[in-house]
Amino acid sequence: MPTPKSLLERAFSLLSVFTVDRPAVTLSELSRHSGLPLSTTHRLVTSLVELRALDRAPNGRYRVGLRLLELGALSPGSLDLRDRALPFLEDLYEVTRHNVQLAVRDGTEVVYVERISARDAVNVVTRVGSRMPLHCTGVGLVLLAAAPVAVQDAVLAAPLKRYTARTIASPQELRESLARVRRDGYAISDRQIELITYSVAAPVRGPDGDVVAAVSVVVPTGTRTDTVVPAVRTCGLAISRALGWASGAP
Amino acid sequence: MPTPKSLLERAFSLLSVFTVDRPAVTLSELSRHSGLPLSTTHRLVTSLVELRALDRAPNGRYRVGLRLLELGALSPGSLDLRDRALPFLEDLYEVTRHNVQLAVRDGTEVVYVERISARDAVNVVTRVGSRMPLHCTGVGLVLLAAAPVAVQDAVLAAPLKRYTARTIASPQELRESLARVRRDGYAISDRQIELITYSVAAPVRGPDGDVVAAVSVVVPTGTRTDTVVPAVRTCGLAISRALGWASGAP
DNA sequence: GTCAGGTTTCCGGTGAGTGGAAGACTGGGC
DNA sequence: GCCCAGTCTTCCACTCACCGGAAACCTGAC
Repeated sequence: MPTPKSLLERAFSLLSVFTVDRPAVTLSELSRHSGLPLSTTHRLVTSLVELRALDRAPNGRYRVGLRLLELGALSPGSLDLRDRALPFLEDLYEVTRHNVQLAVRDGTEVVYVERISARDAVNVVTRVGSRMPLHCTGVGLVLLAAAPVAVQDAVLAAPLKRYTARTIASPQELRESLARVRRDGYAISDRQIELITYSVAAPVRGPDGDVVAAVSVVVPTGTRTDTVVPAVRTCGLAISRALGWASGAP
Repeated sequence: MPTPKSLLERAFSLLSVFTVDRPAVTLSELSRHSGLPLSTTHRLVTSLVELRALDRAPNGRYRVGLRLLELGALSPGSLDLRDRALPFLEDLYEVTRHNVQLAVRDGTEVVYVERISARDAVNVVTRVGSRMPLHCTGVGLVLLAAAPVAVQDAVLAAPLKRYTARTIASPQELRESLARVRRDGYAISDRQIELITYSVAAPVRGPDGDVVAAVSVVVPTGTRTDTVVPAVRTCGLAISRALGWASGAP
């Protein structure tokens, strides 16, 4: 935490202390992880609790408040997209029986907005609200391929985080992948995150034809693609149609 | 908006402008609805955008940022509860084919944390993140019956909002309902929100036996209760068990 | 009892936040 | 094309809300 100056920055650096692995913390932990003085932390936390942005558990620890769930539910993708897409995601899940996910782009990252996970899912990497880089996930490739040039350049210029030996590592490789995605209308991210899975993703378009989200399924390595690809693409088209996209339009 | 003084209050009064019916607003609208001077609004909004708490759509309007979805996903109920409960909620949906919901209590309100809605659902009142009073919903009655006395007193002392002619309106009536819920181990909210539906709710318990959430199904008026009640109660027990509750314990 | 850790309260100095005003953009009407 | 109403952005000097060190206050463990 590089010493935030404005009050809002401080408040958010407090909120950022909470993660999936650390969902409840004490006041002192908040102070330590955020780098803010204890008394400052105390004052801020008290206000945040008043605003219901934080919540004090009976054991004295602080948790993220339900107010933030409420607000988060209004974020783009959560509102319209989520509700309309869910039935189709369920259909896709019925067919494939593997982890189905819906994601949108936020800057140079993917954010998952909905997920249906098989009980014995092959991966548990993603959750609703979690983020991943654009270059190494199926949804990421689809979203990046449709993103403004400025975003693509930013991703191509930054170092590409490597997860496995198969993760796309060079800008050149990424450029080729994006071209392929644009040509084919879908993306396959083959063992880029874990060696035991690959994912297939397809775009979701809004009324004006822009790519607003991406659907994907994560399946175990070895699964035949010829069954998965059409299912995912169909799902993407179905959601697009539910959002008001008319395929005939230019 | 009663003129907030602290910066955080101001920031949250801006965020509060966003609702389900008003998910994207312009700067001036934010200023007007929050009661803050335009220049102040502008400065705050700019910081919030930098922090990704807000997002500027291409058309210039502001929306809630994905950062808040990310944070909201860490709120109690979203993290553990949600994931563990979903399979059972789906089972309940399979059986009943009507709107299934999972909710927790926040102060004197119910907050819905998960929902599975039938495509041709009888109601569309609730959404993930939305709030309702405790006295008139099935989940609310279950949660209130298990709440600390202070909370019960607060609800009993406040005016009870009325939705239909059947909504519980007097403290006496509410007290009796709560006693019944405690005795029976489930709640029925009969036509209290809409005259065409009633809901059946059951408690979900954490490892230490505390009621941490409630499950419910909303069914059309006229549906036989003898099939719905056992299904909902079973679902509540199943989720409780998945959370580590051992029924044998006191 | 003592001690270590965490939590709450206090208060004077000060710079981050304030908001009125003026200027820069829209886009819609004629 | 021109104008105008509404919206957005920038500027800047005042001032009050925020800052954080310090000290008191709670725990519970040993």
